[in-house]
Amino acid sequence: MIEDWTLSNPSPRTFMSTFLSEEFGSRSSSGFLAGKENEGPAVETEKVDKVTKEIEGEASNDFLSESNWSGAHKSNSHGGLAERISASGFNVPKLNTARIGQEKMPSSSSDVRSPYLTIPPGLSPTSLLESPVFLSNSMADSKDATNAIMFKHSMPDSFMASDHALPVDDEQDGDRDLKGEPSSVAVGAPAKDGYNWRKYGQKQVKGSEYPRSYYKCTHPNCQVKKKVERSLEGHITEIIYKGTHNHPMPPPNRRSGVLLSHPFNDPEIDGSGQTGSQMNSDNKTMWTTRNMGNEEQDWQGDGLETTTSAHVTAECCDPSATTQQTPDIARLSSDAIDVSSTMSNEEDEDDRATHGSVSLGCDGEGDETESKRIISFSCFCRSYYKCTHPGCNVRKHVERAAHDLKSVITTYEGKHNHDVPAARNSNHPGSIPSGTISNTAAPHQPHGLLARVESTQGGLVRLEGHAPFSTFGLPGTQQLRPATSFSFAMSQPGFTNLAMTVSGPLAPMNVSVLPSVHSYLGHHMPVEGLMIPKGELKEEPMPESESRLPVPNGGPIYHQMMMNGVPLRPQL
DNA sequence: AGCCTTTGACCAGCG
DNA sequence: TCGCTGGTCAAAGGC
Ligand SMILES: [Zn+2]
Repeated sequence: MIEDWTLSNPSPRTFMSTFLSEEFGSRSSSGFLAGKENEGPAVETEKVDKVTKEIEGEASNDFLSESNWSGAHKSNSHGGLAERISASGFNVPKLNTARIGQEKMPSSSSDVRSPYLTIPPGLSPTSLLESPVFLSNSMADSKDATNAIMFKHSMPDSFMASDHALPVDDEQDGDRDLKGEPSSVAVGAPAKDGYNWRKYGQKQVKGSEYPRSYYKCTHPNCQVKKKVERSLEGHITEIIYKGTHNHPMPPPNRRSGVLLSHPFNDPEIDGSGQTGSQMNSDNKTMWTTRNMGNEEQDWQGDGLETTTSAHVTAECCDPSATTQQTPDIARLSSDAIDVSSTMSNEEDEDDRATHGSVSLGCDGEGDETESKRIISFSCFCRSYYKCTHPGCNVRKHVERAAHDLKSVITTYEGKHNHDVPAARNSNHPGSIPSGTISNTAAPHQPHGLLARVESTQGGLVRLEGHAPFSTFGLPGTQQLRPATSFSFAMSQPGFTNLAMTVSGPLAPMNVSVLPSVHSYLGHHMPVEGLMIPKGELKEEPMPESESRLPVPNGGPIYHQMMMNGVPLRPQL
């Protein structure tokens, strides 16, 4: 949907890379959690079977720390995690991610599910494309596991790579990523979350479909551990972090395979880096799951690097409840918290402060039903746009990706009931079919859209009126990037396909998308075959089965992430 | 040589 | 005490 609001200058790279770039590991708190009530569009992901986050011990984690979460309140989600946490005394949060794609979501669930698909700010496109899993709000409520929808895609790293990308860590994953063999990657490869991990054990846990791998941080004197469950396909179904790193994220040295720039690179993003997890002063161990990446694939190409996205859904439970909860329950609980991004340790304080908004779905009561909620995390202001076409109620909002200032997440709500207006920009004459989102580098103006940008934070840009995204460039942001545009198509049930277009020096990519909707509907069939030649936009046919996506509020929502240096800030 | 993964064995907690 | 389960150890092997 180029529609009126085609955005300009989305740099392809940023697009994907940034999305996920804010890793949990290194950066904390950008996570987003979608709550039942989350008004904002919820992102749905597929592929992540489940993610569990357990935090045991004190709540002193950065992850939960005010700085990290503070942003959340302001952001999109109401009843942010922070609030809930504070309210419930979130000392020992336990988060579980719902499984994605394995089970159908109860359509009948009484919970109010957001029809929207939300992409966590912290998530980079990569995650989405690569095999990231998106959790849908809908998921949040269902107790059955598997609320989450997975979004699986495979793309060249370049696709996801970000401009500012730090050294790519391809050492471990990179190679295989380059080769484009996700499956191989998945198995046994520790996720790159910016930290170095050594696998010290693997065991098939009862009640778990997949073997659980045990990792320890290789840093001397660091006791952080994590447990990762991966599907055969290499998708991470569950990640549990224990402890907090007592050291900064290691430099991205190839050997370590750490990718600083993109914590998400690895499916197993370490939350540790995340400000979120911290060592408890009392030495209590704390398990924290930061992100779920689905795919462990890292993509590289053209010197671009991408990482898999990680999507985290967590279930927050009362600390006490947490410990008491049975494993099964934890897993099954569909309410999840999505922690999409975390700031890298290296990040400046500002970022942290601004990022993170987290809403916990759980009330901390320990009650399954109560505790589960998906939280949407949004730390930045949003710009809201409305289609100016008479009678058309389609809206969209754009917000910066928490992990990367350069990245923008655009969410579409509703479907245009009219043809695409003549492109104002000659650059893309009719090149973009309706139903697709174009993020081409060519400067587009949001035709017919009224843009309103507000920032809740000092120093943020506040704008109103028609304005192309390009106008929002942040200082220091790389708006002028290699002319790459990214096109991504996501088919939504009942909606036109969502497409992202990437143009530029990117290699053709094959994207398979499993909208969370699928899982929502009980369809887990991935949509594949999205080949996006460089700069070529394709629209993927929407599976018929998906056409039934319940859209309570009316229109479907398209979520688009763009990596274009838009300095948007979170807005409520 | 160093680091990591694999994998069977061992240990601890719990009912 | 026994059995089950989850977590960890450590030897072996690979890169
Ligand atoms: Zn560590």
